[in-house]
Amino acid sequence: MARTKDPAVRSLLLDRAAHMLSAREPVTLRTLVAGTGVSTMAVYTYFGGMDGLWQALRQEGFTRLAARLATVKTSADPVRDLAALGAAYLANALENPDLYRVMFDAGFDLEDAGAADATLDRLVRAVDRAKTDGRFRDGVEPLELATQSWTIGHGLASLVATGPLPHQALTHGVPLLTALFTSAGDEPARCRRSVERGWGRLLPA
Amino acid sequence: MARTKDPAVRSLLLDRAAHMLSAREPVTLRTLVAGTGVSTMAVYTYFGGMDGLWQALRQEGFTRLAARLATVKTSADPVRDLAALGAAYLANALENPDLYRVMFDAGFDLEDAGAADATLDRLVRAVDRAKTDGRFRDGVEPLELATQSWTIGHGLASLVATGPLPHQALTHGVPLLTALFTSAGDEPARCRRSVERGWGRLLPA
DNA sequence: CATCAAAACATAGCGACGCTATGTAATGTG
DNA sequence: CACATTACATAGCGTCGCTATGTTTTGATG
Repeated sequence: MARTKDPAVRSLLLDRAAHMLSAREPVTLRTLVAGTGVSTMAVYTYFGGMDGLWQALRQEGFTRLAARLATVKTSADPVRDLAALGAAYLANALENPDLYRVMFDAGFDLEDAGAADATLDRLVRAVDRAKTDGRFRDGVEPLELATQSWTIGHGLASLVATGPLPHQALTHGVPLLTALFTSAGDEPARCRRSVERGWGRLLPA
Repeated sequence: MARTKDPAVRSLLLDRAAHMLSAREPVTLRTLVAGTGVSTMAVYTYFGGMDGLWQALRQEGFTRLAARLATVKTSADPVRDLAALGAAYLANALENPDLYRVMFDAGFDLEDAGAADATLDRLVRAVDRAKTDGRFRDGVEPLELATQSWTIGHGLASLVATGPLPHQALTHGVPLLTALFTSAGDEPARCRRSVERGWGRLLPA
């Protein structure tokens, strides 16, 4: 008994906001709607305000991250896969540094918290496979090791993408992950090879 | 042949900004000078604008961090000291989460870049001592290992202080640092004890 | 010590910000 | 078809950072 929202408008604003963010143009209420034909009120009908837009943008960031991680193919070497997931995580953060920063800006009131969990879940399952393959000890808690891998990935992404470390510092990912996975029980030399293979061409940077 | 700046005004504004940040009050040009007796122009005289104020605030953050790290006493166990420095780093970030976020917000155009280097230097020297004590292999590059320790500390601080991980996640620091230092050559069991001792009462959180 | 240029300082106002109040047009429902 | 309800457009409010303008203070100079 009323008018319905047009989903196209919502995604239009979201895409445009993401694009402006990548182009390093300031995303304001007025600049966002400028040239789109819609008025400033659209932001309030679809997002409830600018805060809601940023929240939706964080969500979009996690969705893109999940999509990026989904492209990482599962191989016979779960340790390689773990490193590959880390490399994909970093590549995504470095290709969209502004969006990545927004994702971790503040307030994790995501509409769909599952989107954030999904990314961590990929890591958890890889750790689980490494355990069943005998690469990691039985005592290893998959969620804990996954969180620790995430900590390394996020630390590196944060310091390189928007921080003081140069792109070259991405190479630290290999020894860091190797150290972590070795401490989980993997044989050092083999672990190093797996991580290097998974890290792939993120090394030359 | 002109009037001189009063350093007291500068530090007054800086302290007030840091306090407002800790109190989670919005730091704006007008709210900053409100009640101080000085006018909005003071921000331009001493900082050249709000951007300059944020820059000076980042500097202040690094200065406070350096002061905090300076309180960590050097012991006979360099690995313990490394963990203690990491714990101090995290404690500082968690006590001033907003200031910490500002520090890594964007643009590392610090007036005195040495302030940021000083914090890393403490780590480098600790790694060096661990090498001469035979805890770490000769091949270990102090700056690299220090940077990797920093990556872990920053990742943990960022994810806990303003991110999705609960305070309890700080306990991940122990296995992460232990794994890293073990990979540098330290004997695992001894390394773990040293790290736990250095991490101190950051464990209960 | 008087002078004066230069810099600090106070005030007012500009453009842009996010947001809201108000009026209008469109549309799904009975 | 009629109407209630919602999307949508416009205008305006308070606040933001910043700057233009005028005043006051002050330190070097003759």
